[in-house]
Amino acid sequence: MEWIHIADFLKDIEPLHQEFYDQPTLELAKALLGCLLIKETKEGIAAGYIVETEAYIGPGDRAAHSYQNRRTKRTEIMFHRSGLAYTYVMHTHCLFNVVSGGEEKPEAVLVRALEPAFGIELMKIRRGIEELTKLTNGPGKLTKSMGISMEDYSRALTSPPLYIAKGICTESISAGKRIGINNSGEARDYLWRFWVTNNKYVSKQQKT
DNA sequence: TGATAGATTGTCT
DNA sequence: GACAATCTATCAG
Repeated sequence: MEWIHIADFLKDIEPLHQEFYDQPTLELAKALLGCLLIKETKEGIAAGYIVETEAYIGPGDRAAHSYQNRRTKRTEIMFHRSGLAYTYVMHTHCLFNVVSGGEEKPEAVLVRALEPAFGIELMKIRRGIEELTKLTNGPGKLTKSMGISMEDYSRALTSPPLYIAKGICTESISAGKRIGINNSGEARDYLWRFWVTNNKYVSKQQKT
């Protein structure tokens, strides 16, 4: 049944090209809102519209893993070309980022929330819950729903099984302080978090 | 509905 | 051995 819908769904889907990822990180963070994030696995396809992102600009951003160009096994991928996937394990969860900035510029955009678009049944099974709004409204939740893991580390986002495609137009974008970073000095107050205004799938906090 | 504490695993000092 | 770009359960109101 659903495979018919899959063909129909993918008919007009084209992965975004390299040029898309070459724009400045803050621009990319906003441009990603409304885009479709798609993951193909043996179990099926899951997709969601990106509704919340955060920018991390390495060298001068104390909240970023790559602050002051700190280059380790974990942050290595941030020094590579833009358009790659940077997955990172936090406690028991996995977080998904898009590398940006280009070679030797350790910048990235964290995807914080999605609006479920396709493969919703699969997402519900993977999360073990029914409520749509709780399926992907958080960085750790969306990776579980989509089936994204450390196996996707360093994967290019320009082709299957994991890629991003042009989605819908977003009417309004809001900006605010990033979440979950504490003693980061000045960086704590940067308005580097972006979300689709009034979208109910955005992770908690904030209204306007 | 809102705030708080605990879980739990990889990475770095 | 300490800490982290989080989630969830639980308790208070």
